[in-house]
Amino acid sequence: MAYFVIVPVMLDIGGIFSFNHVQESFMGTKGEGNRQRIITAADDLFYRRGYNQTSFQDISDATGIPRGNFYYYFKTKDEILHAVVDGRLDELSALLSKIESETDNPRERLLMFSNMLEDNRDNVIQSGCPFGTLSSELAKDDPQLHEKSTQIFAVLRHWIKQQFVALGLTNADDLALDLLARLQGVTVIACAFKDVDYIKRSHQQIKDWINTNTLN
Amino acid sequence: MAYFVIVPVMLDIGGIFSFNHVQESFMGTKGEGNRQRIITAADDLFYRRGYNQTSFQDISDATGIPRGNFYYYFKTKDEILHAVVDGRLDELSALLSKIESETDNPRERLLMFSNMLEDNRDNVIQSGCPFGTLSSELAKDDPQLHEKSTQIFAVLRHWIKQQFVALGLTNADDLALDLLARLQGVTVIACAFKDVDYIKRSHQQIKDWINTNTLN
DNA sequence: ATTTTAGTAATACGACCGTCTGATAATGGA
DNA sequence: TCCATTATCAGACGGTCGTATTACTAAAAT
Repeated sequence: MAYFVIVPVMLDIGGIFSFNHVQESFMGTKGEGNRQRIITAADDLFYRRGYNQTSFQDISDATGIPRGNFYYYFKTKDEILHAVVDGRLDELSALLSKIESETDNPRERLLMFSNMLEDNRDNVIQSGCPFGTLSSELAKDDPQLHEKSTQIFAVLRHWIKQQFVALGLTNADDLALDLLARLQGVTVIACAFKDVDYIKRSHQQIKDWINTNTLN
Repeated sequence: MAYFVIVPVMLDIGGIFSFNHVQESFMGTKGEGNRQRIITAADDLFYRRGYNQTSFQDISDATGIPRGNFYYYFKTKDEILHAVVDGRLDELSALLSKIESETDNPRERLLMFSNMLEDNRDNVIQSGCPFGTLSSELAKDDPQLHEKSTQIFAVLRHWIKQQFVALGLTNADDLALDLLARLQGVTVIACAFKDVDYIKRSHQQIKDWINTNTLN
């Protein structure tokens, strides 16, 4: 029942993933700087206002780059989204690599990962989870865009699963989905009620859940 | 830290809520029929495509009512959203009343309520939760619209809490939020991965959770 | 020195947006 | 019958959308 086909290739050895398929014609050139500025601004706006509610004009205003120039860097708005998602994938990979470098203990890794929730709680209250809200929004748009946004969840799912696998758990994939679902549920409810305290309480519950599922 | 102020008045006695504040000038008239058709079509489109991605033209196409007529029934698009949310609140109240009429046992009530997840699983896979996705979308728009959408969660929260209260649980409100969060988390992940089986599995987990929290 | 390319700036394009208007048709009580 | 109310209709309004094209500058390559 696998719906999406494109799954990012993951190099678990060394924990280094790479999704930043920068067009080589832009490598190291001056234009690459502007391209990156567009991506950075779009990333922020897509998160805070949503993909569909962000116009080229908004990005233009945020960067100072004339709206007409965007076509030079990206043929369509879709392409900007792809670049933004690739950027988020890179950031995520860097974060996961950092976690992996700090401890070999899967339980501690999962706990560190779960801290993402509380570290970003102010943003979560305002705009929800950057991965979850994007996925939910794009589910109602073009299936291709939704598929792209789901790559982020696919990476997280795989990484979390690997931690459970390392602990010898047979239902590692189910547990990975459960952890993701818990995090998503908390963000949706906390954002809906603008309730910071609920994040704190739930984060503790999630840490407890991780501990009970990893201590054997 | 309560952020939103407007809380719907709930008449728990008899389990009958009422949010359908129909403008009396429309009561029983012919125009009320068209008004309702607009709301019904908008409700469906807001769910499947999102609020911002639904245009007056879309609603016009779906109903056959000329776009220009909408101003007669609703001054702004916001008003349509309000009417749609009120409609959903009425439907929800009817559902909860039905559950209340079928059993006095809070545990059974909560279990019946949780069936909503599986009953709508096909829609959930495609478009997510109609309450959750609306809330997440509008969190990035006007705060007033978001507040309106949150009324639905507020009703659910209150009703679920009452079931736990009836069981003598002191942390009833926390449990209510937890149940809502679980449901939301499942829908987000299931929709992201287009995974029907995950809904089935998670629904069973949720029912188990309800049982362990209500059997004393 | 000349040609090619990378990048900038400004703007035109058609389509569509939510909103609003003015005119008309139907309705029903006086 | 008259008239006010209720309802319907087509279309214009200014604005913004994503997209596309043009003309231009500057640097690099030949």
